[in-house]
Amino acid sequence: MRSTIRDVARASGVHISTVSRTFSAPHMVNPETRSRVLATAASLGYRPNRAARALITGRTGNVGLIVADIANPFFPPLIKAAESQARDRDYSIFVAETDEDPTVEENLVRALAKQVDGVLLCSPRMSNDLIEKLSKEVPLVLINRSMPSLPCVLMDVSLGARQAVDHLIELGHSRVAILGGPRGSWTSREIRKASVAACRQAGFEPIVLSPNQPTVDGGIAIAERVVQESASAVVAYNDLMAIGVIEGLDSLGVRVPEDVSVIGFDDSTLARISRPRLTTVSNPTLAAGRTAVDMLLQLSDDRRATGQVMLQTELIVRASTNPATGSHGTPEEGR
Amino acid sequence: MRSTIRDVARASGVHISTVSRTFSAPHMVNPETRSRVLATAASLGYRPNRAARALITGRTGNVGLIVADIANPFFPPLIKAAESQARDRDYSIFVAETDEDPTVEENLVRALAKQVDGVLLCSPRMSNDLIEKLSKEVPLVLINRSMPSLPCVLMDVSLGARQAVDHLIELGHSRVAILGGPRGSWTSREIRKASVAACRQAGFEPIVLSPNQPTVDGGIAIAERVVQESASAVVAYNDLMAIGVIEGLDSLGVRVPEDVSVIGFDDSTLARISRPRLTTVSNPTLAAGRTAVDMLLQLSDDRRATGQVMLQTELIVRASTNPATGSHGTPEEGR
DNA sequence: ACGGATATTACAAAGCCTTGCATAACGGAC
DNA sequence: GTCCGTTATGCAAGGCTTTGTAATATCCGT
Repeated sequence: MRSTIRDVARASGVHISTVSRTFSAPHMVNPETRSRVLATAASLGYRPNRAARALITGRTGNVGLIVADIANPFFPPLIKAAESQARDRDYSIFVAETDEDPTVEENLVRALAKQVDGVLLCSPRMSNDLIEKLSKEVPLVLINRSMPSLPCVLMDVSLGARQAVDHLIELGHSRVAILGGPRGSWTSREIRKASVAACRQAGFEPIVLSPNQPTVDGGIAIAERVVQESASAVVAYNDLMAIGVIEGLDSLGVRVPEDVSVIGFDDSTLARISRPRLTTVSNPTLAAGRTAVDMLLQLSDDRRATGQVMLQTELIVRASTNPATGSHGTPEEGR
Repeated sequence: MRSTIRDVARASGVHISTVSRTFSAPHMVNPETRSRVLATAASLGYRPNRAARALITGRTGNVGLIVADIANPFFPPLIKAAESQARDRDYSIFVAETDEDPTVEENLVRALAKQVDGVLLCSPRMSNDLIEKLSKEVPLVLINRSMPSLPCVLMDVSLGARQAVDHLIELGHSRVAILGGPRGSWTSREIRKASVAACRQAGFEPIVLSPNQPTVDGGIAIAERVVQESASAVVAYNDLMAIGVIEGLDSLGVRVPEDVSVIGFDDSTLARISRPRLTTVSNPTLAAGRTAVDMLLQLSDDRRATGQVMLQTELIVRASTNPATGSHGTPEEGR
């Protein structure tokens, strides 16, 4: 039914190797022959069988992309960017998700290993050792996770966190809660470290609440603690949590931004449509997706680890942050 | 480096075909031999090479999933469901997106055709003829699109639209705007037809505004027309548009739900966190994703088209709909 | 003890393509 | 006119697995 290289060869009166070369090494075949072959190939609707090609070249033309949760609005733009970049390079992308479960992560890498030329590991929660081990089985590029031995695409959330905290300090806040993300998240740790450092530098100790589920529900759940600690400002691991906190505070009678200021991370669609509009740290997810694909493709050629790429973040000030009011904002309050 | 069936055969002292059968037809091999082979296979870290398997069986173990826009919150849950269902069946999913461009759609199907056992076409914008033609090249299952000759998974948006309109009528609205989605969308047409019918049945003619870009911006853009037509209620093609309309109305000084009621479609995360909470028609996206995968897998075995599946929708009443006020709501008003 | 059914394993072909090497054709240099 | 270097094409092996068929062993009834 589907035509093979053999059919094309017969129909155009050349040997199959010539047909093969017409596609994989065009410069080695006479222009005249080439166009004849191309013509008959087109008329027969011939397309090289990737499985057969993969079998012999050892390259599949596919890359895997593993994310924690497709429904988390942080990921779709990244997936989108990666997919389109890959397609431009004539690669396809397998997308899989882990539901934030490190065990699933490991299994997925192994399952994918055989049918891809490499795997993009996005915000992995696995241990360094395990990642190291898996990187022996299949080329790996990390996104949002730093390991010296592997190529990584990082977003400078430390910078973002510092900007966020500085913004709050400028507004007069000094009772700041830092809401961490899931256990094992590099991003979460970076945000925490940078935020804490920024707070201390300003002369006060932040309230660190971690780990949390990086979802709206996770945010709702932690709202009570935020009130208990009488924080006047919150830096949340991501927009979902930020929105959850606003939600939770609201149902406790605390208003944002009047009573408490909230900052998220990611600048997802949600941040732009939530009420109040969310002040948030914008992440270069599109660039990250593209860069990661390119690094992976290069790695799968070279097999020598390339370096790290650090992409810039940016604080977007919207309506969820206000100057500190008298009733909160001083370290002594509410103790 | 990576071990093959040959290594396992040698190490366990059997012929390669026995190893092969241990994996693909376990009942044909002596339990004792089987466990021995399994053990050595495990110790060598052997995993069957899918490319080689594909080459001979003609099945890749992959399915394609083509959606309009990954970043549209309608799709991620569907992708998620499809991916997990596929993985349960030991299949992997290629995800690709068209950016709402029918031409890209066609190219993607063709590009995917050779490396998948079938393609899930989600809300395609192509013409029936083209879909028909492509279905000759690769097994196709349609989601949100009805064609008699192909297996389809449909969501009963007609029912949802009717419920939405009835809800508005109960609230006393009779100046209802129907905001269509993109050109070529089956869903959009169904919603429009059912809504219009429901309105007429109630004795008034709705205001149909179509087509629109199915995004927040699309909703913002159409808000002015809604005001011009002095509609007291809006049924939008999806949640994004609904939120955009609310946005747009807000900046025109029209409040939702006090002045105008708005209903969306999809019950996406957005609907649950937007202010006001969005009244919306919930779509069975998860079930659709799962069902579609199963139908496709069956189709790729059978090659005979299976029928259509219609999944139920449900109106979720939240806070974006109010009883009609005196100043709007009667057909004569505002003319 | 023998024919025949059953169960288990080995053999070998086939699936489609890439690629190193051999061959052929051709032009130019000497 | 011979030899060499180019260029274009053919040849055949090889990649890893599945699967129809053949071979062997086992066991049953008689």
